[in-house]
Amino acid sequence: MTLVSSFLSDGDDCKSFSQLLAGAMSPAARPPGFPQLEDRSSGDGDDNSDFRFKHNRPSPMFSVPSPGLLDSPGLFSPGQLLPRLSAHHIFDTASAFTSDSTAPQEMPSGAADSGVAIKESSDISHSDQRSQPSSFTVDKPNDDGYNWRKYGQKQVKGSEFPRSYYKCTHSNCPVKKKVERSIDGQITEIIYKGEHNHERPQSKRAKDSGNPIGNIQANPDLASRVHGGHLNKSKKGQESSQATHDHLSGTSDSEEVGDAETRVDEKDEDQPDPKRRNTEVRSEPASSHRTVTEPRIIVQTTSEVDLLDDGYRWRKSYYKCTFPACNVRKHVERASTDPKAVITTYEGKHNHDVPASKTGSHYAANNNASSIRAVDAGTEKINKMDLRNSDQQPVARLRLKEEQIT
DNA sequence: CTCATTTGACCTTGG
DNA sequence: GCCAAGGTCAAATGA
Repeated sequence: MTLVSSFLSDGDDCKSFSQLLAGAMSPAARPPGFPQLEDRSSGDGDDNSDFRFKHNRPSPMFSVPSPGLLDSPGLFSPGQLLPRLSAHHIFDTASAFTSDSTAPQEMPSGAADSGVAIKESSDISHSDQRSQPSSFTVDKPNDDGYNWRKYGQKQVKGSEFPRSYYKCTHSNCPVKKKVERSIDGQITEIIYKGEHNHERPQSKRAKDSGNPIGNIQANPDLASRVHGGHLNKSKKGQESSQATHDHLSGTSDSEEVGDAETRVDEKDEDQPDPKRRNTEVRSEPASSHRTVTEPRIIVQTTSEVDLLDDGYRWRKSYYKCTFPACNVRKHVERASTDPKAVITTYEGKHNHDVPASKTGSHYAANNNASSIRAVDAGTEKINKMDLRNSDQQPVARLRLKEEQIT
């Protein structure tokens, strides 16, 4: 919440995505191979401009990491509300790639280490056109710091845009990426796959040392917030877009993100492309229905640790008390600094008794915000409890540490 | 001439 | 095994 508010109140309507990312993702936090955002000036042949978006809105938008990020085995025992993505992780980056015309919207090629895909908002690009001439129509992947060679292009069923295939030109580097562009040249999706077995080309500018993913990850709430509240302006795919937003938006409450994420993923599972290979995960039914206003990052990796170890902490999910009229919510997130650390945040106060069926279980402890206890049951230990109750929004925080992860 | 891109054919994968 | 779709190859093309 604070994070969101800080962003929103920061008046950073002109803050570039790169900047945001840079700020959010420190080199140390970035997993090995995570490329940094760079200034387009040193484009490596990829679409430098494609990611250069500018947003007038004060809200940087990105949407976030799917629950999969935190979905490590045994990590979140409570409920298992989130669909497992196992090796695939989705980062719904909404318009995070929005932001500033001076900064290039760069690919988290770093994510490429494990595979990442990003979808960007065309409307964002449109808004950028004012300050950014049509340079983004170049049919190259965005500049993510690595050098790519295009080896194929194909019209993918279900997508209104052609998909281009690129390989990292570095010798023996197995990394590939797929890029989908709208007819006007705007990237609608980028999927990284594989891990670079080399350093990013030195020639690439290190201007922005941040990583999109890192930034995105660092601001999930913000991302979702914007995503849900301000991105419905694409020219096409409005219907599906709406569908997605219906899930993502809900309220202006940034905390909805967790829920949104979950539902997005569920949606994804509910409406998979029958022909799609299971090597990818998307947050939407089909590209043809998807609105380009929803940039996203799709991570394909064999190691969840890589994603988790990005220096940031991620909220796995958002839970809401199902009792009628009860507004209590809780959020479960994981501290990146310690993969075993889990932070559960309770919000609100139950206006009812513990359901009989739950009495006696660990849920019973959640009778109200002030009696949080063993929420996630299991082996975690309460490390710190910080109860804050204000008139407007009672908040209770419970920090759980040393959760057993197996 | 060199190198990157284009593009149709071929291969792989999964239902 | 067949078919459809995604992915890759490689000759053609262009800068």
